[in-house]
Amino acid sequence: MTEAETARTESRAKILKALGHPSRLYIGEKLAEKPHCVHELTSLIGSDTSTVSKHLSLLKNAGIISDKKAGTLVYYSLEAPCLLRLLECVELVIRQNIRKQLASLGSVD
Amino acid sequence: MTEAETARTESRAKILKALGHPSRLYIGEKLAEKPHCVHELTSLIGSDTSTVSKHLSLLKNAGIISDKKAGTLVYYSLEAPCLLRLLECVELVIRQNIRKQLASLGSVD
DNA sequence: ATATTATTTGGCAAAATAGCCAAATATTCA
DNA sequence: TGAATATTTGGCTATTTTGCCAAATAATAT
Repeated sequence: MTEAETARTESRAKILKALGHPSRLYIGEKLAEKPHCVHELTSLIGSDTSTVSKHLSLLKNAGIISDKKAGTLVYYSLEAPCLLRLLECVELVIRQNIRKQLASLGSVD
Repeated sequence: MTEAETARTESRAKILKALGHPSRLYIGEKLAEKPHCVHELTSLIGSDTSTVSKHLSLLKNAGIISDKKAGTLVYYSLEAPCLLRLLECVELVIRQNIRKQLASLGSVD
């Protein structure tokens, strides 16, 4: 890998890695609907506030979401314009995997 | 999160997590061009063969790639039909981040 | 059979990640 | 000011991940 390839691959991987966690992916999905503040997301997810806050900070650091203060609340919004399109691709892989599993079951019968 | 949401989110996150590593993402890109065997990928990446083999096994387990023996060689192919489209979305985020960084620099001047 | 080449597996140590609690910080309101 | 609410940060432990080496396995050719 050239140095340029390494840099490019690392910056891309960072974004995918940020989304590669159930809670963080869920946050992305929710923010695709509309902005949410931390305690809303916390109650949806059901883990500690501090944990959710750290997930949010990681997503923000990856440039996937942004935050905006409103009084005591902090509202997070999705910045990644095409998260849902990206997830469609992921969904395709999942469907294909299921199809293959079914096929292999079929060949056993 | 309902149980169904948890399951769906976990299976999606698993795929993104698999791609969220520089070497594995690079493997995906290379296999998008054409199938490669392990030692080809190893020399491209430049880490130990066993390390690459484990990355491949992880990607395979996520259903992103598949393998096929050919004599002593094992050729890996991309199964995820839309990896490149997915990466375009990632690229968008990166471009947007750079744009924002430039803008914030500008506002400082 | 043995040597050679390719790949996988087991095992280990270092590094990174996740998630909780407690404490610090910020903002509003009485 | 002081109480209440929202969020972040520090610190800690448990778990997971990474990547190397050495050894095992597989296939081929001599």
